[in-house]
Amino acid sequence: MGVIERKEREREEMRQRIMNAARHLFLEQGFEKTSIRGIAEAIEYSPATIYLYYKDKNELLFALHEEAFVKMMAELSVVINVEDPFERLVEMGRQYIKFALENPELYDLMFIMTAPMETLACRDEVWEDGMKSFCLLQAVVNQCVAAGYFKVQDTETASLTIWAYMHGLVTIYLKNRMNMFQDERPIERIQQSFELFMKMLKTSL
Amino acid sequence: MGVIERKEREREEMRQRIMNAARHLFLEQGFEKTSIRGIAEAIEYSPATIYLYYKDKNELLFALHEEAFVKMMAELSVVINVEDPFERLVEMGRQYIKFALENPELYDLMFIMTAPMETLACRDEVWEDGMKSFCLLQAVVNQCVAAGYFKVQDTETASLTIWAYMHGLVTIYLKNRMNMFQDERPIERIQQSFELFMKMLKTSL
DNA sequence: GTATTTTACTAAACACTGTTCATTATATTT
DNA sequence: AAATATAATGAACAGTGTTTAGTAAAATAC
Repeated sequence: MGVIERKEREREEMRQRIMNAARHLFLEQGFEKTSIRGIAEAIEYSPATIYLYYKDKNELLFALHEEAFVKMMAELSVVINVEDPFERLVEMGRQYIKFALENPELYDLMFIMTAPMETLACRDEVWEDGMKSFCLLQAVVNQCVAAGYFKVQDTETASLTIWAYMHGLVTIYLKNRMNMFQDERPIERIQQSFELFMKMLKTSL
Repeated sequence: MGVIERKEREREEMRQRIMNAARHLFLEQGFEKTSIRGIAEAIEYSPATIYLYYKDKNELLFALHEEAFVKMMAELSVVINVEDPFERLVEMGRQYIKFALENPELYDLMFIMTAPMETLACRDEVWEDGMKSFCLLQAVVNQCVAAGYFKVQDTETASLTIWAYMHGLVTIYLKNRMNMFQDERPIERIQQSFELFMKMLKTSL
């Protein structure tokens, strides 16, 4: 009797239904306005039901955060098509910026909000998604070293430095800190800074 | 008759009382757990009273955000005591990191939370505090150019690039994204990356 | 095929949140 | 002393995440 198998399947289906509604509402109206009650209404179940499938809101956000990483990794991975290692790194940077600007809510969830990280902390797990994407960056940095573009030894520190810059740049923009330049060309500024940083990398890493 | 003068003074006193309570609770238990009701209780007034002195919670947060900038500017300004322009820039970076790590809640308010920026947006004002501190950075970058350390033309873009890096670095740490390295030395990593970045600046900006 | 147990679900409540408004108490002016 | 202006609040509105006791349905045992 495949009852427990079917139950397990039904359970997974329900989790998916919740996730679909959550993702939909989240992307449509942002995190701040997405409530458990709203998700429950969208799937036509009681709010309490959601707690039978996810421990709390943080766990739900963590699951969405994982999905977002799959999406980003897919978009970043296209850089393997770029032959030259340094150009590959540049393209990766461009893709990173593109992802952040096109998916501000997801970016927030992935790299800024502390809620998903709390789930990780109370599970006593390490941030695997972060590590995986960091390794993707470090791999490209290593390739740049191998190709003679960089002579830096510690590629882990170098990768952290590059990520920190990229993260800072997009965060300043996403969190509206660029409006201190009253002009209407924040994206041009991002581009200019990015070009300068890449030149710096090429000449001195 | 100095009645209106006294009233004005009393009003300012009340605003200060609210701010003191808000600052206290905010630093003691973080933003998430600081409520209007909590502030009201601390000053022994009704929650509604606060709305007679501040339009909404965002405005209160904006006021705290301004205070935080005064504090940071004071701490950053000590770098004028450093003779060498490049060393001055390095010291400024160190002070920035120090401020961020010692005042995580304030840093969040100043550079990450969107709430204070909304007040600015609906007042149709520019982010003066951000601009002022950015100018402080740019001034030091200009001094580095004048002293022959940098040969970069566009010091605005260069300053944005430096700030973006610094901001990204501390944000990764403050938002718990450094726990992907399971080791227990995140601050050492910050230090190492900072040193690398400063070397990059020196040799190629 | 009935009785028992397990599972799935929900209504209602708890303890909060920011914010508004009619009403009351106080202070100032006439 | 009466009329007016100001200050403060109680209570409510509309929301939030989460827990729990109780119910309906399905699965198992007899």
